[in-house]
Amino acid sequence: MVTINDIAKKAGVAKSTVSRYLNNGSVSLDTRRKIEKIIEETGYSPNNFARSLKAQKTNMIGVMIPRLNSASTNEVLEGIDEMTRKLGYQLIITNSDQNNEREYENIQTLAKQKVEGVIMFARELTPTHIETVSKTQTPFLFIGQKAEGIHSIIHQDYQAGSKIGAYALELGHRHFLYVGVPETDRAVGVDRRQGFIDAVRPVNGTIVEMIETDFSRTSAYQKALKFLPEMEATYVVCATDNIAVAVLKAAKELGYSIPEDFSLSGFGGYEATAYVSPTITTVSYPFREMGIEAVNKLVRLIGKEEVPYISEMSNELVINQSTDFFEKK
Amino acid sequence: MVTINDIAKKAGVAKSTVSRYLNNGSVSLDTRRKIEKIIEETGYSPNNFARSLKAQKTNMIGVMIPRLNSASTNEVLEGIDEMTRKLGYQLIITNSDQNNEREYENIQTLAKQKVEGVIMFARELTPTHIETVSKTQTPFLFIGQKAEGIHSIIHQDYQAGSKIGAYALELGHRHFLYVGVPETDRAVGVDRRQGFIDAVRPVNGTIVEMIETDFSRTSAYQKALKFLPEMEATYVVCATDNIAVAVLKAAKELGYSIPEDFSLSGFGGYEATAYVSPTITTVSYPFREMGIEAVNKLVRLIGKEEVPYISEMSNELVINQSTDFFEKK
DNA sequence: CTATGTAGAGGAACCGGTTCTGTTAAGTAG
DNA sequence: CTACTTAACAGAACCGGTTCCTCTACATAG
Repeated sequence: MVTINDIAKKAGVAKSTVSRYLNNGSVSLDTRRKIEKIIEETGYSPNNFARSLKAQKTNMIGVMIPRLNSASTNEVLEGIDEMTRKLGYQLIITNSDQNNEREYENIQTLAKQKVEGVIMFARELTPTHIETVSKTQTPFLFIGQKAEGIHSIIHQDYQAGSKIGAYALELGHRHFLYVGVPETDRAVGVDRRQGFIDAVRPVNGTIVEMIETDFSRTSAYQKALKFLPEMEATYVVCATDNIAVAVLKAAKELGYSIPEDFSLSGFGGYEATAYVSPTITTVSYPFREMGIEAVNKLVRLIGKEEVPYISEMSNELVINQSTDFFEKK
Repeated sequence: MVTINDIAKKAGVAKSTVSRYLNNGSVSLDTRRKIEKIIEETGYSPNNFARSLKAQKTNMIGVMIPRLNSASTNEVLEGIDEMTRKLGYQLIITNSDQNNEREYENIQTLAKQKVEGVIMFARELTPTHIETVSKTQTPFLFIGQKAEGIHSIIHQDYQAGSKIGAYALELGHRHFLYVGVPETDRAVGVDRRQGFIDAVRPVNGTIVEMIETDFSRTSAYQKALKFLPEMEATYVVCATDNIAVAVLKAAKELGYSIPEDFSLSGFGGYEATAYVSPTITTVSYPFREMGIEAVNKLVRLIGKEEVPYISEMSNELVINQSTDFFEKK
């Protein structure tokens, strides 16, 4: 491998001069040209490790994601990718497979790699998470969940829940089934649901039944095959679009028509909701923008600027074909 | 930041001793314990850059992907992720947004980062690609396309096309519409289609019409809205599952029933084909396994082992609801 | 003409590790 | 008791850069 010493020798100058050429300047036109030519010939490119070692700066940003095959995660990632490239950062992505142990591990691995900051897609946050993060000196940003003393960007999940609730009431529905996810995920499992509940409860005679599943389509599908036949609700609120898509599949296979037999909605605004039929009513989240915002915030954090602890992303109700007025039969 | 020097000083030994403690051994039990204790207290962890600088080894593998929101890419990535973790490598993922310029750039960036090897999801391969890759000394592996002199793992696209062709003939279809993608993607745009054509052509009286679109669902959807009304084919072969899903959506909106009005199939075996209705017949590709295989191959390449230039992954016809016998009306 | 400032360049120190060389003390063989 | 090994460790060199310090030559001001 060709190093700065080789260049210096061939150019007949000190390596500090080559370094100056590469960085600040203050090199005469003559030497500048000589060095330029030799670098061209040899195809030299400085060793990043040596650089980082001296500069104590790596130009890397770490991203921790819980799984690779998630539509929402990928959209946020796109935003992150776009923004980090613009700012000249390299991305190191680590995947935890939704496994807490692995997340603790990854937090440390990234810190060891001396990334300048970490964006972590948070699912459930345990005290160990917080502790592990606090131990590292690395700037950290959570996406999707908030935690005391750590910066984060979250969705307005409570408001999203409210929007669905208000909309469903408007349609005349009073009997709901909420297909939720575990409460360990506060944002999705608790806030989103609570927003819905608080929206519909004030109305006399509303009933909200609940069922819990996980984030995978297959589980939701299996459960739906069981609960749908004995369901009395006229509106099924699914905690994510994936769950909604899975429930829809089960419903069709069981012979139900949607929205005639019951209404159905999700959360997220994934592309999939537009490619099934009926298309699914949902609340659209600004994932890509969230990624961009995340990088902006992290960079300011890295620069030791004062940044508000919590940023919230708004969202928007998207009415599709899967929801309709409740009509008394 | 605490360094090996700090540890050495506190333990009253030379830093070489600490280094030996961290690596080989040959440290007395006494000093071993002293060092251990101090490392524990200080939370010291060696600087990877300094290490890599000396060792000329980075333990990093670069991955280049064309886009983040691709189901197939993500499945392969999962395999890669699983395997690299097992082998103790760090993953650097770069995204090119399907832009050739960006791909050239990324090839060089990764080489500069001194990754030990690169796995590149290839779409179209230009001479510049090949040239840029050859210039780097880094072991390279292409996924999805083959190129002279560069190692690669590909799907048996021609065979996949044949399988669909044979199956469609069996069902009695003779008039086909092939919804393809540009030929710049040799594997998908040429081989896959050619496999299909070669399979159906020997039968007298078959007609294959062709239409071209790109890989996005929206484009395929727009095009389908136009070509479906004037189509005479009884079987629509889509070059990817995404295209198939989009055509299905358009078909439904136009009031067609599938497979009654025409049959429809894709390629890939994405999850989405199982969550629309009718479920879509497809050829299932072993994406995850491909990722695992890719890492295995790359690692052997890094180790300077002899490795065959091309590895092929097999695939499997999956018959779903979107295809049925041709019945003369 | 002398004093002062400045551009350009070389040399050395440094970043935080690993590894090679050399030294010492203790153990073992003869 | 002497000669030879060897375990344990210190010290220095090195990896490939950046940066600080110093020196020289030349230009400019007074």
